[in-house]
Amino acid sequence: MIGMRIGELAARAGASTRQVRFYEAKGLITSRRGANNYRDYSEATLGRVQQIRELLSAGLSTQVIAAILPCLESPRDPIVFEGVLPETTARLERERDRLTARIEVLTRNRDAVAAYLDELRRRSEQAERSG
Amino acid sequence: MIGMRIGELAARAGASTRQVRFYEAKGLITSRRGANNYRDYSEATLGRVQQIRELLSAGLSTQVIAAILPCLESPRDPIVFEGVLPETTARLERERDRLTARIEVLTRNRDAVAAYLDELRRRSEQAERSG
DNA sequence: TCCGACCTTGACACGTGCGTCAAGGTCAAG
DNA sequence: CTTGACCTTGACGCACGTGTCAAGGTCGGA
Repeated sequence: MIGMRIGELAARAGASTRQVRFYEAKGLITSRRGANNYRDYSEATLGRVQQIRELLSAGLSTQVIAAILPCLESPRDPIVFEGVLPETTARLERERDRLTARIEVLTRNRDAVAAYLDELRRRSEQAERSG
Repeated sequence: MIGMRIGELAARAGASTRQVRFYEAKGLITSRRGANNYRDYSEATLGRVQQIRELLSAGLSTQVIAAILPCLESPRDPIVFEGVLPETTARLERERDRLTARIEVLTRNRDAVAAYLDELRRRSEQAERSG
């Protein structure tokens, strides 16, 4: 029933203990405490930390992550479908739409950068042929 | 030949003058100065500010934006294709790939949120039919 | 001429996602 | 029993993107 301590969790997730404590303080993960007062994390928490780090590096805030984390599969506890409040659903729909808008902006600009690089390559190849 | 001052630029771009000065301090936009020492912005700067704000709200940093901004079309000065340094090209390729990775992460998680919401809706409709 | 609206730079403050160090508790190995 | 590796909380600091306020210069209109 005992899981892992914060050092092992952080190491396996490729994070620092500071980051793990920060995620816990923000309510993104939870821990049990033994008689030690040491934090005890379940195995599923490892996947959550990895997912949190992925989303953070994708530019999302911990608040947004906290909103959407409960409905992301990953290796974790079964997803809850019962007793979901209408406001929770509304919040999720807003976040979904905000994610879609963000994806659209990033895709459009990524494509512009890619097109620029393609044009650069085309010109350098043409210069090589004619020069 | 005179363009607009910072107040007009900010208002038309839906930004604060503080933000505009910050973008200029970061080298994302430039201005000429009159005898006033007042900033004088070209019309094209408006489009750039709008693009900067779009990219910032999509989660990119000003450093990344500074890297990719020169090759985004938008209403602005003609794109430069000549004399591009190899290190600039390499940097752009890295940023393009990082954007692609970010898009992939966001899309995967957006889809998971959408699937969860779809499942919620399916269950509520089923409950309505059977109840 | 004076007021009000605009501009200037500079500085302080905040929230976020951390790094880092301090001061102390726990625990197994020697 | 001591050492050292781990844990605890707390605090200070930093970079970023902004808000906000201060103290002053510039200007056009009453």
